[in-house]
Amino acid sequence: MEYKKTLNLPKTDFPIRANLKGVEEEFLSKWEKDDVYQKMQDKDEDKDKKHYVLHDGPPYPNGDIHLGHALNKVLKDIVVKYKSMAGFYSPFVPGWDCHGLPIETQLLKEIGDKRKDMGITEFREKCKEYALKYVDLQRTEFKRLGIFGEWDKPYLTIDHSYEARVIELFGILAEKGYVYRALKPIHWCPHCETALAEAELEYEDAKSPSIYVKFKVTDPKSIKVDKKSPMAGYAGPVSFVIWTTTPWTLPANVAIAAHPEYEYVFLKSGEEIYIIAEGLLEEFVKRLEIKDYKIVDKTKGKFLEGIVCDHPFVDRKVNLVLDKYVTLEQGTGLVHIAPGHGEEDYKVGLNYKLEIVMPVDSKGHFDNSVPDFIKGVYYDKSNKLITERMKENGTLLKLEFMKHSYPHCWRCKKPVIFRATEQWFISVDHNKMREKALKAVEHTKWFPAWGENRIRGMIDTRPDWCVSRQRSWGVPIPAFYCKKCGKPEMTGVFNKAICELVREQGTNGWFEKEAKDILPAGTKCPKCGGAEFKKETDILDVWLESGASHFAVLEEIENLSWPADLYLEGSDQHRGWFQSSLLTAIGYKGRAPYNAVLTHGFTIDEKGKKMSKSLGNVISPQDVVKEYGADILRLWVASTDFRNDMAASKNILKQVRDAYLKIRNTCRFLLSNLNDFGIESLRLNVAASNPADSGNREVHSQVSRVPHDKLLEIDKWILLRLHRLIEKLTKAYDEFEFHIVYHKLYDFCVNDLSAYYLDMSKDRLYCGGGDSIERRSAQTAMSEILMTLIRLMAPILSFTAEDILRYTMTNDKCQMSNECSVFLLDMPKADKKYLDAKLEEKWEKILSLREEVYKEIEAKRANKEISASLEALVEIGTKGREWVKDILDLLPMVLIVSQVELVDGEKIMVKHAKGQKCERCWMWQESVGEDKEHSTLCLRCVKVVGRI
RNA sequence: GGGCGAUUAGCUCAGUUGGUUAGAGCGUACGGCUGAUAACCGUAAGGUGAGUGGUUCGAGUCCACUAUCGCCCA
Repeated sequence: MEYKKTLNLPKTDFPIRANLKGVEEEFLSKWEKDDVYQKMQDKDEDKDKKHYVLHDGPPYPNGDIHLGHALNKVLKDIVVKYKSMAGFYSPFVPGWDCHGLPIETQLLKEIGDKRKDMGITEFREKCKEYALKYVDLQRTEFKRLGIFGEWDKPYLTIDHSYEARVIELFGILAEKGYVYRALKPIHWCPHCETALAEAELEYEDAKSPSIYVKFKVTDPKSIKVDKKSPMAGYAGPVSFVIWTTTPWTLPANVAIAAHPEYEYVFLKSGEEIYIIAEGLLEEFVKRLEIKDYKIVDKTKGKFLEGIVCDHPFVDRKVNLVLDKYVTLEQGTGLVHIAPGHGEEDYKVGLNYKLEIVMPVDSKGHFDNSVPDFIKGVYYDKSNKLITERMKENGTLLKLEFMKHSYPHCWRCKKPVIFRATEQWFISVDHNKMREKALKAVEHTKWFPAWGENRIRGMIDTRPDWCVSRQRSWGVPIPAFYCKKCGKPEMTGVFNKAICELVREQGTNGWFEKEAKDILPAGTKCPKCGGAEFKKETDILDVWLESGASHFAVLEEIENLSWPADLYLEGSDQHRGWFQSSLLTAIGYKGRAPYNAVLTHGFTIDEKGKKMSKSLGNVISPQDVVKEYGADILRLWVASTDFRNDMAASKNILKQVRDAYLKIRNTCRFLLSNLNDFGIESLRLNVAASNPADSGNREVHSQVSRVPHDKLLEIDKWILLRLHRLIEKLTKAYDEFEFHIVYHKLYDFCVNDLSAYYLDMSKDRLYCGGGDSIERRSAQTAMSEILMTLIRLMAPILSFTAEDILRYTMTNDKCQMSNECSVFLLDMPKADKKYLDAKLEEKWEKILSLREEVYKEIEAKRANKEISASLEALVEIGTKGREWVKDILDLLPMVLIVSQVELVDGEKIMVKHAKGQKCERCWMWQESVGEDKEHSTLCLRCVKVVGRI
């Protein structure tokens, strides 16, 4: 019992169980108080640091952050911290996308009917309040995760300066000719006379007429058929038959669409021939009660293209077009196309450059462009008139009524219509924007690589960008209409006037002021000289706003730069922000606003299902922080390969927590064995890897550190492993493979350290004597390992790394030194002189020998011949492994056994060790008892004790 | 329905340009230690590589199709 006091057992105050919640809160306020983020940025300022700008994609401030937000910002934080510690100037300015429908609809949910009594300015003020409230909340939540950034001066898309830049950019794009106006169908409530967003529609059952209508082929001979076909040369009446539930859209019909791959039949009934899809033949004859018919021929849809028909009641020729979106769900497989009244119709119209006929006014009444019998009639009333007219002229084949789901206005609850209105567009083909964008995509580095393919495909086929919205909460489309000639003006003096106004008063100024109060006195229309103007009332698509962030933020904020080095968002942003940013930047400067783009997957549960409230599988970051701490959440982010979707569940988090504890405990063990090693010795490890400021060399002689060439071989070996780790992690960090960082770091702790090195080193650490070379050598290696590990883990396990660093220092030191934060240290660099390949190979053999020996030891344990490995004597047959003769001295330590003997043959045998158990070191030795004074000790321990 | 992507042990991940019996850790089972102790060490079990077909002397790796899941679009 006495002898235990002569040991150097591990000692530390660093708790074995993490109280992460408390520790994290402590460091959050310390980081804030010491402004560690800023110090990290300012570090080594004099040394021409390279910049690395990660530009933050702004989330909507409309609720608590969810796991996806947390994941995204943690990934960014890992990048920023790593780059900073690796010597880059890497500022992070977080942003929020404060305008837009998500804010508006969330707010409308809260205030409900009160909206009706509000003016636009009051409503906009409420939106702003709402957005700012959640900016605050989300900021608090992000900061709680330990994310570094300029939280006091984030960019908000509602900042006056930001809004002004958006307007300026729109002006530039208009100046360059990208902006134009055209008709496009949108959801429209004729009762409220307003446009509606998808989120403002309520789907309810409604009764509609269901009609089959003939479109007579003008010239049946134009139908391409085989010469032998009965249809060849046929001159009788031939008609395409369409089906619709909205007869009132027929006046706007300009085409019929067929699917290029479907089979269409020529159905002869009486003297008439009808063309319909083969797949719907049965349904068709049943509905129309056609008993007697014959299929005279059939053909693929693609051979029907271009056939001209007569409109059933308008004097208009109608073309047959092809469209893959035609289905065989119901109807005839032939779809009547009115580009002014449907999204799909509109797209087909774009392909075939069809005219957008739009005879319905904002109140839902037909204008004068339609046949007399429906002029001025309300659209819903026209259904009857139209069907009656078609019945009269024989084009109506069938009229029924049916119930189906139909969109209704969420405010007045009345049915809505699709109606083409004037919208603003950015042309993606003007000035070769698309081509340039595709080139830019090629010159951008995409992580993962398939991102390039994905976005290219999207840009390749995307239509022009509709940038107008009929909403209130956003940046106005900065255009004035001349009251005389009606032409819109948006460049030059017009744009400048709005920019100045908005920079000063924000976009509210626009909504509050008249055109004449915004424009300089005497402004004239450049086209007709008119002097009176009225303002555009539409606002800009929010994607244009956030897509302008490179222009409004990167170019504007002094410490940032254009283009960004990296954009990092979820893979949904290939269609969203990556693309909107790219297009505005191409229009503005002709190149991408980023050098590289990294995407991550989405959060899913253990079974691979997406997280949703209804499935009950949602993991909230707030709960994870509360239960485990932010570092566990951060470690989860790093542990999962983010190129795929990322699974999170209670079990997975528990596993991450266990891994965390293993890393933590390994560091704790290192700490606890360094309690008498001295701070200076520890600090030298950091200095040593930064030759430029290695500083105070004379400290060397005063401390316990052992020079590298005097280290024990096993210590050289573990440092070799450590530097291999540095090599691997540096590569992994540089390639954004954080899951590799996690696995390798963890692996190093579990295998190299815990299972091998630390276990093997216990004897010399505890029993070897306080100042012995064996012990100091181990401590030298262990101190370098510890100081290296905390720097390697800091970008991920930020709080824990900082906590460990604190335990390596006394309070005095921590207050004095500006190195008291791990984020002010440099990332370790792999030192080639440590990487001795021969040593590496040798120890690989040693460790596999160890494995063989342990199998034998386990066998003896099963037989109850031995219990602790120190009770073992290992006989190693040298046949086939002559090399062990050279390392006999090392083997007891490596195997953690008391005795090793080399024998002939190839077998490994384990026997009970000879002699007696030393009371001090617990090894079995024949020398125990030889010393009279210390009769229960082995001679090694006698020597050590004698020195004390 | 279309585009892009994913699928290796219960879980998180490795597997070089196709080349022996597919690796690691966790978890599990069993055992050891009690001087890292709400810790530490060891041994073991566990995989028809999502499925089917093809190319090849040889496929987890290349190709096609199918299934499931995710993102985007309709």
